[in-house]
Amino acid sequence: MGRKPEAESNTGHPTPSHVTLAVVLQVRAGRLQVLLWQRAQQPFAGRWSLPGGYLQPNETLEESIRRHLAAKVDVRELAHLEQLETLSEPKRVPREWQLATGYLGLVPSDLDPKLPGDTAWHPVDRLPAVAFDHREIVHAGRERLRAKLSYTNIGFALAPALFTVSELRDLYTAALGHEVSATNLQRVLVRRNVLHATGARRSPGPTGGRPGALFRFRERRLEITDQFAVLRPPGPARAAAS
Amino acid sequence: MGRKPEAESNTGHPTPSHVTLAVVLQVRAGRLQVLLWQRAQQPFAGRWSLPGGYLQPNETLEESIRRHLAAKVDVRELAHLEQLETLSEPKRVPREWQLATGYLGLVPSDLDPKLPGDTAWHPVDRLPAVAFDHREIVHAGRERLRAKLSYTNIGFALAPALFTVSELRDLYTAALGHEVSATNLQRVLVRRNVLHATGARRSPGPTGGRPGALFRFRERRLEITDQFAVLRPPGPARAAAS
DNA sequence: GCAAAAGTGTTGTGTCTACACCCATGT
DNA sequence: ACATGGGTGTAGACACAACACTTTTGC
Repeated sequence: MGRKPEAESNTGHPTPSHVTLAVVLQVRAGRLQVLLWQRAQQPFAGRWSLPGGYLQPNETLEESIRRHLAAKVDVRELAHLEQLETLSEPKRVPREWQLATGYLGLVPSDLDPKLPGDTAWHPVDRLPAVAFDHREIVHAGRERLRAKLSYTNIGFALAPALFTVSELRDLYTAALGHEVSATNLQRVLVRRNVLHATGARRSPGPTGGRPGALFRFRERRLEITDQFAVLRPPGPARAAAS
Repeated sequence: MGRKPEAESNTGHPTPSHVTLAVVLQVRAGRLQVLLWQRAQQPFAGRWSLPGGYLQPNETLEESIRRHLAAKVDVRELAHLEQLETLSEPKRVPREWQLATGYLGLVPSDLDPKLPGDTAWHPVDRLPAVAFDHREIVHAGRERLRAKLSYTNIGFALAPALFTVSELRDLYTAALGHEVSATNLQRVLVRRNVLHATGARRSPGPTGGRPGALFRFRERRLEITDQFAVLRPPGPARAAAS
């Protein structure tokens, strides 16, 4: 046992190493899946872990996780990236004082990034044996996504540019983990001016059926669409919208 | 110019120093105020900054901020503490590679912690000249509080153990920055089973008026009280509550 | 009685769920 | 024609805001 002494910064304080880790989520085959990387080395050799790595000088945490992810997934395929919690339990990694900042990344369902041989997608509700505290980070990422599906337009990051309402419904169903009504999903998102009909239609499958209207997200950056559920500011002062 | 070389951890990676900073908020004199500390030394000598300091080996980030705060405010006076974002802009601090993890701390309005001479409360909407990127951290803390007032019981951390509805209304008004109706605040919080009437009453002031009923928060730990505003699970499956 | 503060009753509005019904396409 | 999936109409439940009105106190 006995850890080596920690490093000291130029201020004279011992400093932890710092890694960034990404919970990259995508709906594939109707299930919400996370990108995992199989460790070759000790500790936890053979276990699956989140992609990421050490922070370098002169980069931000977000630049760091984008750099590390570029080795696994083309960064341009990430439609959204946001910070989760920073974990600091001193014993979270054996033999090293290491902090980890989690990120949530989302990949639209129409992309299929080429992956290195040691990485693979796994359903978030059927995780394999996972290294360190990565299970809890995955859980935090999924909960963040679920919450934001309710009050933001974050669905844009799970969906292709163009989609029918029932395709979108399937994405929401997979991410939320419960049935979603296409009827009501459409009405909620159109009322909030999140979805926009393009006029185009998708031709039906070989089994027939009415062709679905193709929608797109009005904005493909995160917006809060349901700011104050309650305790909102009084009066007709609210008229200031557009 | 020319920074000294960064420290190296036992893994061979250069490592940043890491500080924790707290946005400690309390409603005082009807305004939401934040605890700030006046810097004696360069850089930013004379400017106000958030309390906090370096992370030490063998402590978590939360333990670290509690330790640093104990020098300013008795830690037992903090009714709630939660993590905000971790900032990593390489130039956020001159001459040092330093990450900072923000925390939001809340102090009930009936406490008046003794403060050292170099710290003072300042209204969050009238901040003095502030050091580093601390203004944005204060802003993030206030926004977190505002949002959680709408869908959690976080008001418990701003309020005394016992209070009347109009006292609570004043706290919400100060924190949200807009008028709040006591009538509707009571109904919302009672409907959600957040508030509980104790039966006791507060005697009126010298100017008369009907004595107000004393309430308490049913739970003094954070609870989400309005989980899914929309897109909630279907059907009478929702009956599972208590 | 009167002012002041607390509390209740009630109405209207907007948002959401659920479900019945209608529409457009392929075979 | 009929099966298949998409889309609309509508009714009911609920939560909330607004405001009038009543209750309880001090003076």
